[in-house]
Amino acid sequence: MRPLCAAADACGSTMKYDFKQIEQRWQQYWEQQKTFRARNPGDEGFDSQQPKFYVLDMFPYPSGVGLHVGHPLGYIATDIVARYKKMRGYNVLHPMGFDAFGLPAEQYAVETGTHPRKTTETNIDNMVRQLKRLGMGYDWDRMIATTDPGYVRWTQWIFLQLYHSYFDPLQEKAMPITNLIEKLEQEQYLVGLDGELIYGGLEENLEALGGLGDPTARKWQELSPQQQQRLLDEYRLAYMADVEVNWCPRLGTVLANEEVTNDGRSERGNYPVFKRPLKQWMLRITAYADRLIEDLDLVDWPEPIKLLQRNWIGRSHGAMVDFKIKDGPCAGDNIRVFTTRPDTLFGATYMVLAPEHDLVTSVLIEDDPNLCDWCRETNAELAVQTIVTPDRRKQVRDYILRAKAKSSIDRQTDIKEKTGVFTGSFAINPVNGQAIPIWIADYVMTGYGTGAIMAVPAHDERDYAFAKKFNLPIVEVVSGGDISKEAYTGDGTLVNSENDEVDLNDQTVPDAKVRITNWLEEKGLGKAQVQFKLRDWLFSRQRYWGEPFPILHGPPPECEIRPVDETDLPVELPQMEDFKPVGSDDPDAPPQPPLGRAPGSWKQVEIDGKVYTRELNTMPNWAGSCWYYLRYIDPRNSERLVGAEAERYWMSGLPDTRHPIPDTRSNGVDLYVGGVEHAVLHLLYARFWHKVLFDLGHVSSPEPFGKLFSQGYIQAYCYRDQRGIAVEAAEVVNAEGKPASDVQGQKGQKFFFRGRGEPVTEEYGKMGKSLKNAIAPDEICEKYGCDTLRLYEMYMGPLEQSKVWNTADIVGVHRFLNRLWRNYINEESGELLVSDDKPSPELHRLLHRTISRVTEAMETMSFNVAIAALIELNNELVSLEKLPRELADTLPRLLSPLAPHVAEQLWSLMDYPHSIAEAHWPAWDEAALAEATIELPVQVNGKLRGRITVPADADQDAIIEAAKAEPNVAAHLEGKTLRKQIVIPGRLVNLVAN
RNA sequence: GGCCCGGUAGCCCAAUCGGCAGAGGCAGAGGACUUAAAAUCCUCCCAGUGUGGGUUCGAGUCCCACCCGGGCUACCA
Repeated sequence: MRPLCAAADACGSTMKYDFKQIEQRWQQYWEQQKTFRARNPGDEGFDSQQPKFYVLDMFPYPSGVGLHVGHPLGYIATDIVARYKKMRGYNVLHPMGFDAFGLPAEQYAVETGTHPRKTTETNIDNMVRQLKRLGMGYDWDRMIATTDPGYVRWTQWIFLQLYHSYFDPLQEKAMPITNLIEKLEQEQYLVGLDGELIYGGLEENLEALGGLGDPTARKWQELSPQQQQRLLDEYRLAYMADVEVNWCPRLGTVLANEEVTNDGRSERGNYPVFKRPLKQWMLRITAYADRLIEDLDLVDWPEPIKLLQRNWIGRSHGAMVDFKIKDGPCAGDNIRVFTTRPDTLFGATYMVLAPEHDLVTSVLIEDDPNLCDWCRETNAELAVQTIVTPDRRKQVRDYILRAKAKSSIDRQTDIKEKTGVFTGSFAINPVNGQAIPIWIADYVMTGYGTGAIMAVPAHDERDYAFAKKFNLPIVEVVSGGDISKEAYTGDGTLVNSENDEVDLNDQTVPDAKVRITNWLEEKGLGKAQVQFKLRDWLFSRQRYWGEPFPILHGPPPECEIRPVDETDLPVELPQMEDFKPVGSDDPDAPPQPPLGRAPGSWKQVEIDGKVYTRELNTMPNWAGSCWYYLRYIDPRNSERLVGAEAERYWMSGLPDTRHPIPDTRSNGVDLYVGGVEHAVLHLLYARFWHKVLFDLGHVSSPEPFGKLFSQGYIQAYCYRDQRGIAVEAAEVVNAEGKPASDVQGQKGQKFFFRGRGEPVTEEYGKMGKSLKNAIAPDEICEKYGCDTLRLYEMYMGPLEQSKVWNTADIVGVHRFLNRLWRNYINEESGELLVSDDKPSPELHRLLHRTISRVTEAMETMSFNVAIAALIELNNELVSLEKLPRELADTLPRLLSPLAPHVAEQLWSLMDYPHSIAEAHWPAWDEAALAEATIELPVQVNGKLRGRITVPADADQDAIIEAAKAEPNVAAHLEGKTLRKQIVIPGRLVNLVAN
């Protein structure tokens, strides 16, 4: 295809920079030529010598309102990197697709009465159009949507892998559940009283677990079929369980902890959320807690993001300690607590149980008209004796019911004020035999540790506040603070901590921890323990627009769970007229998943004469985004979720299948760009799935995303009226009637809402619908072109920082492109202003310095710096009659990743037949950077006193001589003794004298 | 409350291993072109790096304390 020089005809007699025509033309060219197609191993034209580079954007959600200029920030950045890497000789994979299941599509569909599949398709089309208009060099042949049946099939397939696997505690990896059955049958593993595995074949492990000769250990064969089934379900990575869930009646669905805000409302919709027990699908992410922390060391991620993940997983080292109940019906039973401070055990002066603790809730078994079903059921099931003494029952019951009724909001505001109630019972502190009171308080949570704590008020702020309020004793066991004023949580030496067998006094905190933990283990009173904040992942939702579970439920009473055969995948959603969720204001209304109203032909499945019911919940939105980066590698494969060879090549850089998976770490995706809002949810879930797939041998790299880059937000000015309500930013003017966008951010401006003339105040925030300050990229493309938009977004500031959109600033980069154009083209005649002359030495040096600066900026993704360097070079060209060819064909290549359309146009005008995207990135000549003479600043005692000009290769002595000779320097040295001479080559000279 | 990130000219941002505080853009001022305006071009203007200490021959950069802005998290024993 010959590039056209017909631009002159199209826009009249002049050859102005016609960005509209140029951009349209090259976007068509890229699409037709498939310029950005990525080749897999085995594809025609695949070059095994090329290194691979996989650059990925976070999966966008195809929203109905389309993109605003904040969305493409990261996409522009990855496009620049992809184009740059391609020019550097990499085989680049840069795909795009859509995370299309989920609540907004469903809600939008409900509002408009259209089927979500229809709205989703429309939205995707619109977004693809917008992205293409920005000149994105995606390999569109690899586009996927999570809603495609061909994609859903493999999402369900992965779920089945999870269901059919368990986490082997000895090998610390996922393995097929059939392996577990084998080990149990061969009695390598026995089963303990609580269903825990006891490792039969390994003497030392048995001992460590206290399981040697354990009389309670049973063999697999001794279990009933039901017990065997239940045991296996206990170990599957996907399992069903009755759990306390976040139930949002208004949305009619349960939510993951991560989808609930701090103040106890739904992240989507901001509706109240309640705790209630429900039988739900769970994924055993907690089994991977350790590896999810440890393997953060394998990846190149921003440290703050790693920290967020570590905090979320929340690993803490401490000890489990058993306290014996002193008297009452439970006398002699243990209350087990987790503590990170076993060293302070001598200072434990009371205990606290969560209001939901088994030993407490049983008090509610007494017939009470106000009693909720849940409490009654729980107690009937557990039939536990309570530790609450008869005289305390009324208060305790009141307290528990009050705590239960409290919403999360109340619990939060109550942090300052501790509440609690005494049970009437006492426990024995195992180290000193003292009887300590057992309390109930909602500052102890049921979901963490054992739901019970030993309270050491002297050295824990929460316990201190509680003890002060309820007049409980405070005993100092670590010196260094002032216990009469506040809790002391710092380091120090132990005091008041000895019994007949163990003496911690005068030891440091870390030493005391080790010593007392060993003692507890010897006495069988406790053991070292690692505890995590991370909970298992609640994986079902009561929604229509999500992946159906590939699961069938057998008829009662067994209600066996039967996975759908792999060959029957995908399980597609049934066509339904009414897919609305059933929302309610009543927190106790039972969940009614929309699929419950699906036709019987879908719901019921008959196999071998048995009628099964399909699972009626659907998977959460996160499911599809957990593995999409793998599907891009091989998006149309109908045999596997991803072909093995392609997977090895793109995820580990190994083109040759004959080589085994190497020991050296693999990097997965080479660059993953997205917002920090996914730091814990998506990135943790995806890593978890990836590790399971890795353990089961389906992928070759232990981590999915080798390098992560978090982009900042684009903020925008917004305007509020006197009631504080945001008004359309586009309708705001200043005192002179100028649009706000021309003068925003300047001091002393007053703003008015155009319609009513009402004064409004200016502030700024995240761009979007709620602040009415969104700016559509189409608008900017129309007025300035997308090359300008791309440059502006990159030029605003460092990619990782948030910055404020300022429409008035766009002209800066637009002028740059216009000036560039005029440097190449005579606008009157259309003549190409390029000559075969050699550049002047100064220009030659500047060119090579620019190549060096831009290349380095590309490598560090400092695109703002790269653009500044290009502007600087371009400004130097304005005075030239014609551009020397060396320069003329280098500059467009440097610019092409950033502003690809104009670069292509200039490139083709210079008669290069192929796309500039296939050109080589320019190299710079180090020798060309050197200058013959350099100017050095000279300091005397650290203060600048003069400058000297010396040959670049001058030696130290010569430089010092020249420095001393400089008149002003000499004057400042007058009468002083030279103490020190510091010469930083090429930088400065500092003479120290007194 | 805890943790993280940031604070350089009127504004957005550069500044390599600690080495002359300024690359670039916006805004502003003056001028050229124009009947005029826009666009374009030329020239100019502007800070000592949030505050206070410390280390150093030398600190925007390293250390300590504090102030301001943004984000995350929130009784996790």
